[in-house]
Amino acid sequence: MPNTKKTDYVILGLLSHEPLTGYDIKQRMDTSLSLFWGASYGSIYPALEGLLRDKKIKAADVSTNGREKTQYTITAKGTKYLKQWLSEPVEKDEFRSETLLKLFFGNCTEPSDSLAHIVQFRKTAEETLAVLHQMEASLESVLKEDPAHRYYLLTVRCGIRMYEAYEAWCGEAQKELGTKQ
Amino acid sequence: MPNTKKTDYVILGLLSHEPLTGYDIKQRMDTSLSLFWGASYGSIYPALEGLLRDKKIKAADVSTNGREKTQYTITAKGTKYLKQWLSEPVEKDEFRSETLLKLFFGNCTEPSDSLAHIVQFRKTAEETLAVLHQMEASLESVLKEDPAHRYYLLTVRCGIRMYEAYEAWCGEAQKELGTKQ
DNA sequence: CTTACCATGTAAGGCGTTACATGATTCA
DNA sequence: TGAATCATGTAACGCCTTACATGGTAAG
Repeated sequence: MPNTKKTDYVILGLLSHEPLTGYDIKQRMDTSLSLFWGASYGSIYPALEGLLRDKKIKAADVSTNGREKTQYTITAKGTKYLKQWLSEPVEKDEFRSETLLKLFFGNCTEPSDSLAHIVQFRKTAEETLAVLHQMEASLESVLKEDPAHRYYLLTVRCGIRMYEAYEAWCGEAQKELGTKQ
Repeated sequence: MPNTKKTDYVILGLLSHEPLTGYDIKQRMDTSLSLFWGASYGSIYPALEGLLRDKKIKAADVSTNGREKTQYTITAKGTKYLKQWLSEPVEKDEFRSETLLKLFFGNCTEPSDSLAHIVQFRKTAEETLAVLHQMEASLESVLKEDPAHRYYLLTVRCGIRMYEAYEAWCGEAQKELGTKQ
């Protein structure tokens, strides 16, 4: 049974820390998890429904004023299911780079096209690094009182290593393509 | 028009270098491109059909003995289409890591689970790195006679930087989780 | 008063994998 | 003779994104 839906686990993982609404979950995806994961509303809400049906989470209406709002909490069954998954070996990590793909076919275009892709790649790498460094600093500062963010910090540091590597490679690649023609 | 199918471009890119069969294309995906791209037969053969219909490639029967074999060649129309894509800015690069995902939720399990994921990650990083170093060496040795592999080499070196970063991070992470309990 | 944000959801459609089905050849 | 590799394809199914639809609230 390869390739089982991971969205369920991500949601359970997030709920294991605190109760959240579907909207909150999406926020986490776009910030804390964005480095290595993502999901849209179109997959989050249906997943929540499924988890509810399976009794892995439970819902509570916490509407404020006229704004409807459903907050989800993980159940014992959900926790067990999550823990089981966490204890199993990783199936696969994916890296899919359109940048490297276009670069690979660099023989088919002007070198200036390839250089442009590298410049763009470098720019996003630098921007991402800036964000990650900020995250690292703020996580480090709250770590003593709240050791819950220890693992979060670990993933941020992985991102920093990665993007530093990208940046270094961009410099090397730009030199390579710039000089020799 | 976001998210247009990239498989077409990959196939055209590969064919721009030499005529290939569907089987050959799959081989390239699993070797030269595997670092940053992939595709299954179930997406390759249908894509070839579409490209043929659009006159972006042409087919030739090169069956040997009783073994049927169709070799595809890129047309002028296909070349133009590929070049256009190569000149456009990259839409997105994707990184989706189940390892980092499980690690992020490390608070929910035993630290030994998290350590096991890191050990596994490190092992694959080392193995990949060994392969990439071999590729780098062989590409460097043929580069003088055949400068066509210049861009291929560039992507291999990006992979080396990446996996070196992963490896370094694994060491750091193991120390972090190992000592502080 | 209008923009941005909070909040929930659905429908259509695309893209791709897995598994299956088939058969020839090469090599040990 | 059996295993690995060459070679082509299809069908079912799953998962996800995009776009759409709706409406309340806070801030400027």
